[in-house]
Amino acid sequence: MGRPVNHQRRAELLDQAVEYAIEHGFADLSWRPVAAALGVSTTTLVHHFGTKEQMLETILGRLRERTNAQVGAQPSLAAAARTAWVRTSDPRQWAEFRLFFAVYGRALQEPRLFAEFLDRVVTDWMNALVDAQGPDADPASARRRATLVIATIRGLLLDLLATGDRERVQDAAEAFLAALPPDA
Amino acid sequence: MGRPVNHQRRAELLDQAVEYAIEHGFADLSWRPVAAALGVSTTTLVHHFGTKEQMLETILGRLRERTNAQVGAQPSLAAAARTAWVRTSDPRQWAEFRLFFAVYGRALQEPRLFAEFLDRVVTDWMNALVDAQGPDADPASARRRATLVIATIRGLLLDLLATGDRERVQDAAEAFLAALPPDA
DNA sequence: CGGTTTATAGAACGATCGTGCTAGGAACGA
DNA sequence: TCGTTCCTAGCACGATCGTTCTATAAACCG
Repeated sequence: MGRPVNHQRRAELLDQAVEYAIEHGFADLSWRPVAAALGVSTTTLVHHFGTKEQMLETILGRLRERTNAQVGAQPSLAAAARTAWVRTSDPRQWAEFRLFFAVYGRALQEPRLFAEFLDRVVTDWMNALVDAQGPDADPASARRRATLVIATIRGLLLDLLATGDRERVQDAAEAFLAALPPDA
Repeated sequence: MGRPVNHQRRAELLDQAVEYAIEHGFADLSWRPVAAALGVSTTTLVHHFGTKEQMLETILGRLRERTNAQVGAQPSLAAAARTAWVRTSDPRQWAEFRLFFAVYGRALQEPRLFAEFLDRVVTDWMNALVDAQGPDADPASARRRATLVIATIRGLLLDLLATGDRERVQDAAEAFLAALPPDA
């Protein structure tokens, strides 16, 4: 059993596992391929993470930390939207977006793990983006605005990542961003 | 080999397979569970569909027909958006939406089949929704509007289906629909 | 030094996967 | 009636999956 674990070694393996997930997605995230990519045996992974579901949960937690760090640093709702879109101009950063959207696909069939993750992440977004709209904004309408902006950007990004066709969404995305109140 | 097939029998099995996919998603869509649910043997499915990937492709084709029939019947862009949202008030219809969004998740890791499907479906949407905006509209801006409305609705629906929390998106969705030009 | 704890690895078990091989009936034209 | 074509089924193969059992080094502490 994988009871006693050194947390430092575990953190090392976790970082490498997250990188593997970003590159390969959740589809082939089984013990053996991950272990081979990390240069360890499956037993080592089991020892440090326990169950495959626990490893998934741990990876998702790490992913949430990353996302929160990026969203929380945005000074305004419009800035957050622009940042997300601009980041897609570098195809090397697509992998991380891709992994994130893969969670949405999984949440449709494994709610207890992936939908729970989304629940937390979207709540985090909401809080950060409502705060970014300033303390004088009406909370209800601020939430409504944030929800709509998130949904629109998410829809555009999803189309872009799923089809790989940037041309299709570029005009619409720029029109949407240009129409956003710059400081809201 | 599954070469010669009676197309009527094949169509029967296909309809049942599509229903199974709507209920269970693509995750457990392997020969044996489908065959068991349909009351036939795996050999029968192989005989009629050839390869598992070919069965998936056939199911996706059927799904595209369904979607086109619904979108193509919409008189306007705003009506299409409203129809999609209203349909989510009945949780029994969530399964079909769910299956559709599962395609987006799969497209991130299996482009040759699922992304190709999305490419066609979104193009179909675009044509139908640009037509629905009337012949006097500027084609470029009509495309831009359709892309944005599709993206926003898709983002809202995805949030709703992935988290199951209708309350979170309801206000934003209704605000968005109310702000849409009614006849555009 | 000896003993306990931790990290790592190899092997194997049962389950499920896609697929191929073999073969039994049913329908139907010659 | 015989032969061909089509539908259906059972079985087995190799591969991969998550997990468990067993064993070997290394580190740490008395």
